[in-house]
Amino acid sequence: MKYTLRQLQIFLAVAREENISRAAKQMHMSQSAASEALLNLEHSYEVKLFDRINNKLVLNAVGKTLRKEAVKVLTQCQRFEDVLRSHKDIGHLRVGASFTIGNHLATRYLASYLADYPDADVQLDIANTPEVVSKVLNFEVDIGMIEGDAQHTDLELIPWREDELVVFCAANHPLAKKQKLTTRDIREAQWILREPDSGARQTFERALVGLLPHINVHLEFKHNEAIKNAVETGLGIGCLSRIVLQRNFANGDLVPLTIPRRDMRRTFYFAVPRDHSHPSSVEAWMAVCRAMDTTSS
Amino acid sequence: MKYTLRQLQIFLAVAREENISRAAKQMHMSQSAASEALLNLEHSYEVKLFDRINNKLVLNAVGKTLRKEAVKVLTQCQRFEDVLRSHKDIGHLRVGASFTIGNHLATRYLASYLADYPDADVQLDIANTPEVVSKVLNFEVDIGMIEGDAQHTDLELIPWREDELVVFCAANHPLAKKQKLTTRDIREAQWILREPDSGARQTFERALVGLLPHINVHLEFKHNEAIKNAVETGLGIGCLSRIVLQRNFANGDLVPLTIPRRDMRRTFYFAVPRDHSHPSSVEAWMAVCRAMDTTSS
DNA sequence: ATGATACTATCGGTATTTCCGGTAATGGAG
DNA sequence: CTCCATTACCGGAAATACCGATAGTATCAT
Repeated sequence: MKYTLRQLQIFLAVAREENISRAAKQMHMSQSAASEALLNLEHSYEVKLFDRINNKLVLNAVGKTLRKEAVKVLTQCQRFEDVLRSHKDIGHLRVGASFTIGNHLATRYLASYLADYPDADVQLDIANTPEVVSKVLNFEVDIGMIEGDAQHTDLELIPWREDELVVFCAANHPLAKKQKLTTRDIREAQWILREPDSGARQTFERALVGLLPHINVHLEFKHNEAIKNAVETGLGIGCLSRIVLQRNFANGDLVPLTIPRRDMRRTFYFAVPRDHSHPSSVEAWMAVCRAMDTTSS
Repeated sequence: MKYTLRQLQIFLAVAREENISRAAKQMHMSQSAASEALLNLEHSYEVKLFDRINNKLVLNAVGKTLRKEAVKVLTQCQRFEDVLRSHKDIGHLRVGASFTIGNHLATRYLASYLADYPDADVQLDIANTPEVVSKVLNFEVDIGMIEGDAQHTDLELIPWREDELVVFCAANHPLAKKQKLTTRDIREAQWILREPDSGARQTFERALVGLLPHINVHLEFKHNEAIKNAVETGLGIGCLSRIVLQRNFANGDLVPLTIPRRDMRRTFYFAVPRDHSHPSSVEAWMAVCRAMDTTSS
């Protein structure tokens, strides 16, 4: 046994990204360390796993078969750790969630889950969607909760509930009185949106396909709260998930706007590593989420 | 992933031996290092794997379930390494063999195997039976070839060929003229035997059960050649496998003696880790061994 | 062409981990 | 009680992982 679990993790990350630098970032280490680890693995068995072609690392035949085995190894290792952990802190769980879901939904699920497992040690890790995805793939969290499609070979997406984006403006905004927005309104508006990596932004762009080149993106923020505040002060109009805006619509400080014939619906997903039998705490978490969504609707 | 493959190996070794010092020897490390590694594993998950009772470490409930998972992990790791290695040196194989088998049989198998795989890198590791067993269990060799029964939970024994011990003396020894040895002969003889750990010695003792307390063990050696030389110079009579003595009987410098109603037969076994799919080279090796034994008989 | 950028591999130095020898504490066995 | 075997602990040494800087190279836009 001439290799390390960490080497395997690095190998898989590099295989996924086809890029050592990105893989190193995911693994929270320097590029040089990742490079050395990978080269050590290759050298100690005197075998090449990647074809280095044009500054890109693409798995060769050996690497492809090795990748499958490595996934099996790490999956088994994860099981081992689950068993180990399950004997100490029952209900232990690390949840990764996107900003929207994490701040507005996950907190409620968390309360319900903790009611079932009072001694559980649950960590809620809120980041943007790509970060959550990479944390799931690197076994840094047990389950991710994301919107939008994050297609990845090693990722299994489990649909979980529907959501809808809403375009909105401040109560005293000129558009607030209109029932429906026209194409012209959309083009002339000053848009305040989430950053391009976010799920909300991607859904928005999908819904407004065709109009995109004419959209005037006035401001971009990473956090929903910043967008709401900017819109509220009249800097422009925004587009966010309804669950973020519900309270503001009730208060009347923000006003929903409708856009005809544009589908703003999207699906929330659980994200778990593929071919990986989830620890029981993950199953319990998903059950709690589904239970709350059905009872509250 | 807060643990190391090495920690798992150490954990399994300790679980097998119920003794850190012996486990440490098997792993070729100091007792203190093994102790620390085990404690690290326990502390980092805040869980006890063993009940320390009377200087003995016996697996507790948690440890027992963990042990199964750890075996699965290391088995999978072994598969990974097999795949890795199989792409470099085809036919690569590490064979562990007891002294008798290694020196007199394995060399011939080796020649035949190398004829099939000219580029193969085969390592033949000759040691006494317990050492071979521990090397198999610690994945230091891919397959062991041993005589006698080495019962071990994690060891799978595959019967492979029959053998027979023969009592013998020098051509000019007083007993050389007798057809059969009487009980009295056996008691009065000066025996020159292998060390108690050896398979030959254990078969000998099993065959002579009842007479054992009266056996006069004059000399003990670790190697068959030393015994043959000692017997040849008239120091006493010996008992070794027929395969070791064939040439000497043909030359006439040593003479076989028969003991009525004592069963000196035994079985040779392949020894591999249980629940472990063997690499193809192991299958090939066993096939070669069986082929030679059937054609030569 | 020519920089500018992005990427990998390598090197020297540092930090961390692993391991070892020595040793104290403990519990039989004689 | 003394001897022996065993585990756990400690300080230092050896090995290893990691980092920052940098050289070398390909890509891309100008």
